[in-house]
Amino acid sequence: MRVSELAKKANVTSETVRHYTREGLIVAKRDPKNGYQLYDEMALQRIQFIQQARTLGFSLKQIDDIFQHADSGDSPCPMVRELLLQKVPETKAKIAELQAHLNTMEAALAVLDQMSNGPPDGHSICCLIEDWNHEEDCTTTDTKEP
Amino acid sequence: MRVSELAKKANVTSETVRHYTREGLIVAKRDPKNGYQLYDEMALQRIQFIQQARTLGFSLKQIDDIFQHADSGDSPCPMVRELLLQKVPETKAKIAELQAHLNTMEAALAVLDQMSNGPPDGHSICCLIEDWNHEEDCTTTDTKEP
DNA sequence: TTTGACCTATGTGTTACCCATAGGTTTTAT
DNA sequence: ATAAAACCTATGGGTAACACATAGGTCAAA
Repeated sequence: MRVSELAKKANVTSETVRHYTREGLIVAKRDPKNGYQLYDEMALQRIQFIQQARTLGFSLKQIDDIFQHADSGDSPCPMVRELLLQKVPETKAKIAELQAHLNTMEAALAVLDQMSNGPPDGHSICCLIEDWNHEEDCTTTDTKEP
Repeated sequence: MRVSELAKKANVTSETVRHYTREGLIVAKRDPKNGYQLYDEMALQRIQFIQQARTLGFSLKQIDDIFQHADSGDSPCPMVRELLLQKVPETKAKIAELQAHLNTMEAALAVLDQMSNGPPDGHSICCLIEDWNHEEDCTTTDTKEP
């Protein structure tokens, strides 16, 4: 298989294939005639594995480590397990974080809707800047008139 | 205020302050004596806004756009609103995605636990590679003995 | 044989910074 | 007063995971 064929089968770009090759995540032989990279089924399997692992949030470096482990004869399973055990709480934390942001954003939208197209005064930054920073209620006043 | 004082107040590194300055997100005067950057309260407010917006997932570019808008006299609120309206579904999607990954990972961990420190045979990639790709049940067999 | 599709290597751009270098300045301590 | 510590400057390189552009070599079909 050459680059583009492998890319097509793995549903990635040729650039990605070349990238993984440069990084040593997949290996290629060279066609002595022309120097083209030649891949086998293993490369395809690895790319598919990489894609899966990437969507789960693993870095290429971590994936490479898994491969190194596997290539040196050990079962990669314990390593994968450890990585997963790390990743699960990380992911949970991220979800919680995003959920918090979502709440903040929806609250902000509610505020924006409430004050509608608020007073177009000259002060340069939307009162949300205050609102987001502390817990002040910026819906009540914007221009402070004496 | 000079760089480090502003950095301290905003709870970011001096590098970050300089970065934002280079990118034009905050502005500084120059001390004619020595060329040092001098910041005012506005800069501090902006950095705090930037931090808030960043945690919500806005890029520096988007934040810069908001500032541009604000600086040209318009209320940035409608723009912020639009950005939020974009961001909310994006965030929801991300949460759903992460949740799916979490499920996958926990399922994978269950499989790994089940097959425990499975058969240490020579084949190079953990059967999870198969498991993650298709819906095959790789817990049943690993080495296929005839 | 020429065109178009493919391949090569190399280098640059992306994002939001961090870090290192080399050297000027200000503050503090002796 | 002077020297060390702490600060500042500009510049350039590194990060992750590619995408894209360049310039040029190779191969299939028309």
